[in-house]
Amino acid sequence: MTYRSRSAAAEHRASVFKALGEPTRLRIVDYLRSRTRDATGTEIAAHVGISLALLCHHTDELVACGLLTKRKEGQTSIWHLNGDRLAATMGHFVD
Amino acid sequence: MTYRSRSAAAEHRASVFKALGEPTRLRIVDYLRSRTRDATGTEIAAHVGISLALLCHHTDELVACGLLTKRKEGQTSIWHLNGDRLAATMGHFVD
DNA sequence: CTTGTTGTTCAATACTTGTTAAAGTACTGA
DNA sequence: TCAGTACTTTAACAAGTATTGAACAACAAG
Repeated sequence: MTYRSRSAAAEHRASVFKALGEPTRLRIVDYLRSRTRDATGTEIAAHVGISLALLCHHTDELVACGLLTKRKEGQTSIWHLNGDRLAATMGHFVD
Repeated sequence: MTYRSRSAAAEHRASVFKALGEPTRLRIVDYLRSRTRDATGTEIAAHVGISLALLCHHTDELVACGLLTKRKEGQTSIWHLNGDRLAATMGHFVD
């Protein structure tokens, strides 16, 4: 992914941090990282201890900043953690 | 720094991300990282393009989560970026 | 003593966001 | 077709937060 300007890239980095700045969303990402395979909505909601409605809300934000991707298999949604995007944003500070 | 529980550590990580999730604060941290030396309030405010009042507000939050420390020399305040804290929080995701 | 610099605090406002409950969609199996 | 599962969306509300401007404190220089 490329950006038109340096500030647009900074805005995007900020959006990733903002998404991770919410404890519930951080737990979602941590849970996805602790697994090897992708997870369904009910799995995540159960492990994080929130309703599906709230999960939708939070995953929307994680998808919006590119940290998660979603695919559908029948009626179940499956979330995948974009580890590269995560590492790239963190790596900016590690040198 | 040690934590009483795993969730307290997660809360703290989230607070660092939350602080960086605001574009203005991310620019403050980026600016501090781009320099070798610490910076005064007026220097940061000028480079980031905000008022001193707003700078105080944002630096308070960056100090609260341990990303910045402040010292006084006469009437000028000098901010120092805690690179270790930053790298430690990011490193959690880099493995 | 007055003026200017540097930072801090306060109050007010406008905006954003986390959470809940309820209603809606879509697919599955009996 | 009916009930159940698995999300999705919407509306609504409380709480939090970014920003501004004004007032204030502390110090230095003229």
